Amino acid sequence: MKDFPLRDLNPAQQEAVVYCEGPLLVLAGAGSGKTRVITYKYAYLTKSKGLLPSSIFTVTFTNKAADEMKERIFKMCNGNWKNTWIGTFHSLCVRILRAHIDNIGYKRDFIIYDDDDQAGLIKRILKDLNMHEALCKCVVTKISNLKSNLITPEDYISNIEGYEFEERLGRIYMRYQNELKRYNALDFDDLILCVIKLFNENEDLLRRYSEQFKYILVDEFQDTNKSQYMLLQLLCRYHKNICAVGDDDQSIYKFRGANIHNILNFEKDFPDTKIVKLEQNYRSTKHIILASSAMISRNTMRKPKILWTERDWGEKIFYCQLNNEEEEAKYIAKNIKELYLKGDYEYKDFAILYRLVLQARALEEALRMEGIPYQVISGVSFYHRKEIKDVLAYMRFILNKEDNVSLMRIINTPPRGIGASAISKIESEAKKYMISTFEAIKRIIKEDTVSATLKEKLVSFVTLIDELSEKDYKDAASMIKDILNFTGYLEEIEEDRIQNVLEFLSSAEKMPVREFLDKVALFSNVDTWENKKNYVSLLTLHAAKGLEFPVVFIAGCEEGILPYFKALEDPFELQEERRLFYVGMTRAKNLLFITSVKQRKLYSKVQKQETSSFIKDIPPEYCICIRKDYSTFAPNKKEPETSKIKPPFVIGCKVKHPTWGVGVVRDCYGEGDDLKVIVNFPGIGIKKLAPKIVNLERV
DNA sequence: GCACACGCCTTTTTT
DNA sequence: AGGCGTGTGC
Ligand SMILES: Nc1ncnc2c1ncn2[C@@H]1O[C@H](COP(=O)(O)OP(=O)(O)OP(=O)(O)O)[C@@H](O)[C@H]1O
Repeated sequence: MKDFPLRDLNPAQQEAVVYCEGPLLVLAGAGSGKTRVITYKYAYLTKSKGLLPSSIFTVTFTNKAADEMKERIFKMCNGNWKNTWIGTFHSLCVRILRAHIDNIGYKRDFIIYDDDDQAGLIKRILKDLNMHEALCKCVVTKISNLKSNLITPEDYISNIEGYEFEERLGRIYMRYQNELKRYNALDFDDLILCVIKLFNENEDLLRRYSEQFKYILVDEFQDTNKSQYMLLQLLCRYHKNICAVGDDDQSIYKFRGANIHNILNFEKDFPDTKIVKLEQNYRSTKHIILASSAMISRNTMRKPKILWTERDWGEKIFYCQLNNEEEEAKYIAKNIKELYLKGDYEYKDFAILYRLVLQARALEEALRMEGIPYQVISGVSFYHRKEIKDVLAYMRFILNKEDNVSLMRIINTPPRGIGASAISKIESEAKKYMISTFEAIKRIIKEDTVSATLKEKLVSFVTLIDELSEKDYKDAASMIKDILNFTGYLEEIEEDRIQNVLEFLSSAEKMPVREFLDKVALFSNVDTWENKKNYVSLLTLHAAKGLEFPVVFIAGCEEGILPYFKALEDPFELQEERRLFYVGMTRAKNLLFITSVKQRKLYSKVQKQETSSFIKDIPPEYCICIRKDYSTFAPNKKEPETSKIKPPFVIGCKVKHPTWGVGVVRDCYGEGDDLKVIVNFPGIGIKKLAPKIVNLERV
């Protein structure tokens, strides 16, 4: 224990790290160092308790968080271990299933269906049952909720009371599971459920893994669902060495099945749980902590918490109401620019948070106008783009001819004249003979039951697939290359999509095909976050969980947006919206800006907006109202763009100063004698200079 | 009859 | 940005 850096932790954290005699729950507010406890505990277990890295099962919320944790731990322990078990529930489960899923009747090369694929399959089933495809979304959520609550189709069907919709849902659910199995595919929920099933049906395997995993660590425990909790309980059947950390005030994924009772009932399910509370916040200023704590305390059904800090008061929270979303975006962009030019912050220190993905548009536009580099982290993630999913569907179908969802995606992509009527012919053939869709195509060709032109098209499709299937690909990239060459896909799509596909291709280099597919399936938005690059981050409040930024903007704090209008009636959902706002506020280290607008264009209507009721719950002494009016800036031209007329000093160019030497120009403004240039001199800092007074040489 | 291109509509949050 | 429905052209 001698070289273990316990001094980086406060006494409560130390207690949580060294306590290893049974279940431990760290229940604490935002920024109190919960994640740090997990990281240090891992290091402590290996260094001081002699546990192998492979014997600590560590669950994080995102892959990104897992990577960062690994990096920290490796640094602390001077290790670079191969065999660690640090990851999300889903990726850890995939790893177990790849080794043993044959025990429960799947093949080990199963594929993972993401929500698109899931929706694709549900749509097909709905169509087949003559039901409206618009029900798809609703059905997908319902089924996912049933699954994350460990309710099988059989359970569900035997418990329904005969309402028509329930009865149909039961049939769809049953059918859905059967089809998945036939395709050798698992959806996200199955990944967890199958491990539970595996352990329940194979006591010896459970025993083996419980012996291997001597300790279980869980971060962001408040957002686990019932099945994930069940899995943890199974892994703890033979020992109670589990440490879960979380904050009930930050539970924001109920819509995805997260169950806040997991954290509230932990003590009951694990008798003799030790509870550690962390009360010192290391992240934020006093103003931010007091304001957010007061705001969240308006929720009922929560465990009260104390949070304090040694940091000073800092600035008050800035609140500003603008006229519309464009002005809001402009206000945010201007503030970022101003703070950046003052030199205290880099672009990567800023985050703009919002409730709805569609809010990002106006923000992006304003940042572009100001020439501020940014990255959008929420929204359609890279691997979900149509052009990427199309190529992925080829890859998966080549590996697995049972995968009807992927087949449906590629059968006429790029367009090859196999349209809706041809497809329905194929489908009915498949149904009639109980064969896979691809078999059905082959049968149609053999039996010669369609027109010559269609037959020809089908033959060339089958040939294409057969050719692609023959090769032994050395990595995912070479497979993608073949797909692109053989199908001519790139010729059919626009330039920016081509760029995406090429980027996709290069990300596949030297990756084994199946490993690549797994990685892609489990990839999330936040995983694309480049926290080392100097970009302003734009992300949803959900995606911001667990992150921190020196300067945070929360945009669109209006009734109907935050809280979202669909949550207004249900008090539980309303409380979740408040937690979402709490998560947003507590991401800020130094400065917090909150904005709302008077009217907003939403869903192609202009609406009058009221300020969010949550803002009224921030005590006025912690907050100042900024009055800004951007409406005088005509939207058509001038004013902010004077920066265009500034000959010699362009942002990014290098200049030489008589005393400070060479520096990089960060910005300049003003004209003629008033011209000011902002320069960053390495090692010296940022200076505002007037070329009229001091001689600045371009180099 | 069938496929495809264009334009209109809608968008909570996501592993 | 993507899905869906409609009109056009083969
Ligand atoms: N004992 C400590 N001394 C100094 N800094 C600390 C200490 N503990 C945590 N920190 C810092 O405080 C910040 C918040 O820590 P961490 O992310 O672990 O908190 P958390 O409780 O997981 O937060 P949240 O629940 O809001 O995601 C981090 O920047 C971390 O480095």
